[in-house]
Amino acid sequence: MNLKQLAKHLNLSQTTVSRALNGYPEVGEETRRRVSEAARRVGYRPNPHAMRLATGKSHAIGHVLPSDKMLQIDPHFSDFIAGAGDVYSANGFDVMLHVGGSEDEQTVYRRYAESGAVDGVVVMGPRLNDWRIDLLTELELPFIVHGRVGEQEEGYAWLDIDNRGAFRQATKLLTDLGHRRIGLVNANEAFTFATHRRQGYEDALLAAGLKPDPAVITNDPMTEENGYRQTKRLLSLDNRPTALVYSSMLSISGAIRAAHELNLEIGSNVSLIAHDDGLPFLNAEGLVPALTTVRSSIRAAGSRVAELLIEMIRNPDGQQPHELWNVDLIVRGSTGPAPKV
Amino acid sequence: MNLKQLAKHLNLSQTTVSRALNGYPEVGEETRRRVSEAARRVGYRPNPHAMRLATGKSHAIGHVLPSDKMLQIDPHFSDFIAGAGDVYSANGFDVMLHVGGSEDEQTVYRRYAESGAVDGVVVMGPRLNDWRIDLLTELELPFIVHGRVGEQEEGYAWLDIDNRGAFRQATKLLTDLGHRRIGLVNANEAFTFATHRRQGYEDALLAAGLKPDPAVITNDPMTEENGYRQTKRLLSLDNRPTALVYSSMLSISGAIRAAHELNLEIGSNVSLIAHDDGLPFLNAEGLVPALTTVRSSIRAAGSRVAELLIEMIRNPDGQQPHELWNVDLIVRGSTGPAPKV
DNA sequence: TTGTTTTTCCAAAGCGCTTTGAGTACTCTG
DNA sequence: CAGAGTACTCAAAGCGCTTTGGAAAAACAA
Repeated sequence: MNLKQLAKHLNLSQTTVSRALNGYPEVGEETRRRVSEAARRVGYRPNPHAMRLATGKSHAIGHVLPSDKMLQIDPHFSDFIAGAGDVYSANGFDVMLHVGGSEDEQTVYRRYAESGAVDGVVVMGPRLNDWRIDLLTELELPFIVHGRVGEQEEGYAWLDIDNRGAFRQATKLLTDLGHRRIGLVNANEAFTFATHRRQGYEDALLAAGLKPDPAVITNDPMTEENGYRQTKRLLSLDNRPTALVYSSMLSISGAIRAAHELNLEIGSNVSLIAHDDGLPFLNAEGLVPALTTVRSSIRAAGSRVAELLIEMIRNPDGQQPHELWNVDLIVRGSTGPAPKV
Repeated sequence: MNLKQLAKHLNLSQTTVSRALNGYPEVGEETRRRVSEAARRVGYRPNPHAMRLATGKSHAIGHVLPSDKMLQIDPHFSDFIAGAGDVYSANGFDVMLHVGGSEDEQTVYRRYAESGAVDGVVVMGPRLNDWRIDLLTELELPFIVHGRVGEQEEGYAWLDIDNRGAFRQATKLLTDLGHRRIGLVNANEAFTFATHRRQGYEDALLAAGLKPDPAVITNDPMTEENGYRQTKRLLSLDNRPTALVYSSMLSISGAIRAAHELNLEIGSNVSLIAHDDGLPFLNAEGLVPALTTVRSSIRAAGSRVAELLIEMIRNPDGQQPHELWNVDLIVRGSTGPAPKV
């Protein structure tokens, strides 16, 4: 059943029916009721392709992930999209997902912009000087970044968590507990968030009169195995750290394994603290001892990013949103006073 | 730049240009070259909405995940879609993702079918008697199931791994090693794969003259924490198992933690074996001891599912594909002879 | 009554592509 | 040279919706 048929059925013109359905003011109350009633009864659904062609709006949001970067954002991605997807569908937006393939990432964005395949995109896992910002700006495709691009904070919309503050807090907790040698198991610093985290970590060290030592800072993809390996290596150093900070629940889960193997008791022999994105399959509280974390739900971030982007699309002349979220420090059992030497 | 302009630019009709670009035979070789050359030069890109409206084909595949089920397939989903996405984009298909929201799942499928928003869908995480199969069949929307629906194997397209065979092999390895009491940490049996796994496990037990005991079979979401909890519980039983089989790397990673805490050496005091979907952030080989697993890449499955579905869409009169994949048993260090009593 | 608004509705022109149904020119037979 | 193919190319009709520019009908004012 299409518009034309519905219109004929109602003895009205397509125009009127279309307007009635889309809430335009120039149609009578009575007529509008008749129309929407009939539409519902016959199960009329406007053809989205026709709508898109006519309006130029696609009612879709693009997410493009290069498949090689997938490994990095992998488990985080599905949680982020779970949050965002909820909002999208509540607002009648579709999600257009693009991953890997032969076509390179830049071409995808160009295609999206030129063809109007999507009304906006969200940029995930921003790098230090991410080319996507310039490209999307040039293409005039609305976008929002989950995270930030290096130091630059103006000129694009973003939502980020306060990684620097979070890691400052986390590290300060450790220095306050008397730890003097603290390691950082971080992600690759090509990602902005990793840089911010290192900065926060160093802020706290300096504030405590400690000098950051690159020897106890690592930068690897956030996997269980890397967490294990690096922890084992760091804790076997001559001048070994008494406390370690982790960028991910995945790596700290490897760390726990390493500590066990080295017969170190977590919370007394060695203190561990991690950033927790709130992934549902890896619960910081369920570990033993329960993990001290800095926590911020990546799913909630996904929802909010979606809201902001939709708002930007609806109101293109609005302000570019910039939102910085606080991160909660949750002290549990994996951190304790520095061991006496 | 659109077709009309391009046609004028070339002094040809839209028809000819369209045909030249789409490889129809009734256009001269010379003309075709001229056209595609010009198209490339001016960066012509057909408007997808117009194409979709005209042809009725959307060149998009739908994936719909209810957000409550997300927790279950969560980390597996992103790997599956990484595999599938590669194939989609290599073939010019877009991915339409739908997660959660107010609109219920059934309505989404109806909308997809009636509006032609997608050319086909893939059904993930099938349940025992999954209503989606009937609905999609009725809607005549091409679909393929990743997994199977209970015992039913005909009447729909599917790709599945041989879960039953895999768990039979895994369990047989343990019985061959002399284990007499073997536990199973499984997923919820509402999912077909979990049922198949239990069946394979029981096959092997029975073949070894052992009686399955529900007391050592668990069914929970596959998280680290559940793996830890159940392992700890099972290994504290009076008549405790000497070997355990896990449905997921996530749960076995909790199991390792539990074994450490109980001071049981893996591979000698207790044997552990897991199914490994090949998730990139949790590597069975990197654990200590390296884990014995039955392994099948969920990412590869994603790719193949995508290929099959695209083939079904291109050739609607073809056979419904049914593909059952063997699973490799990889014996490493986490399994060993049953301890002497 | 006549003129002016306001309300309600409509015909028709797109949006950018595909596809049908011809038409033109050119080559090949006999 | 007429008649029959063959190879190319085209104009125009959709696909199903939105939106522009009026027009008819109704309500109001003078």
